[in-house]
Amino acid sequence: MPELPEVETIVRGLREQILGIEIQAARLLKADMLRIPRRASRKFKDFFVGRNFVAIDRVGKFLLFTLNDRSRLVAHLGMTGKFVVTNGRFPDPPYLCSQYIFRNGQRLDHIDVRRFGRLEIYPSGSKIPIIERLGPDPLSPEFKPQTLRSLLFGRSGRRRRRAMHTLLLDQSLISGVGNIYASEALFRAGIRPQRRADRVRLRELGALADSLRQVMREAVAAGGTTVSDYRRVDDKPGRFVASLRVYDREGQPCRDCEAKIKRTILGGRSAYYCPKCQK
DNA sequence: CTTGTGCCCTGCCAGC
DNA sequence: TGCTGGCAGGGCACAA
Repeated sequence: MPELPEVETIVRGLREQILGIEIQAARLLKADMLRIPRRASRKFKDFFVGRNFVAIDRVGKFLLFTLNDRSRLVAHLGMTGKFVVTNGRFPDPPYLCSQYIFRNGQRLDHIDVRRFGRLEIYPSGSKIPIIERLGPDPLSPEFKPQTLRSLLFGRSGRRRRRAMHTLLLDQSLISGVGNIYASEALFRAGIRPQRRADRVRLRELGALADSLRQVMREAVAAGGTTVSDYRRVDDKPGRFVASLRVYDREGQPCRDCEAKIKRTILGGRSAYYCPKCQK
């Protein structure tokens, strides 16, 4: 599942491969994945053909492609989405959702088995609601003590009662964190995933902020975490899986204390933790 | 405002 | 051995 480090790795790979190269053809194979705001309803290819990508950015877990006419393609990879660049001499892969062919012969395949992902196209200058709703991500300069405080206190100033793991997954508070890094950051901060926000001390937030930043930086450096589907643009797996302390390690010994790693369900999602290292 | 639930989708695998 | 029900989960619509 692509989270911040995986999406960042993909974005960096895409920049190297396709920036500034004219798009010769584009097609949408899974029409239900595209949501176009009413204002612009052209054929899919007409947004791309003859143009080129001038910028590719990451916002939270979203990819933001800017074309030279300043219109923008927003992509979310959901659980199983991939962007793969090849020399175009291979047949279409299964589960192809959209495809972009460049003048130099390169081909960008957008693949998504479960189709939890999403594409949106916005005209130049228009606001992108799904991105404006996002909180700052742990690697952005806007990520401040106040950001972490918003985990514990709602807009009304009332103390939240949800589990910390669930709060970390709330993209409107902090963006880019998914199941893997929520568990990993909480482990590093010594906080159990099921601990309610109203039972977290303010000074524990500092450790959590450091853990989030640290785990994200390390994972980006490793090219992300490949548990099942995620692949880099060059189809190689991410190496951070070797550094996971708790995620997907139920029953295995904690690397610090050798207690057995436990798994629990919070908000319908698996959370992993060490019962001895995390309080 | 806050929190919880179910839905989307398909590969995988435990259990029969 | 072969089938199958349930599980996995990011984001969102909707309900309470």
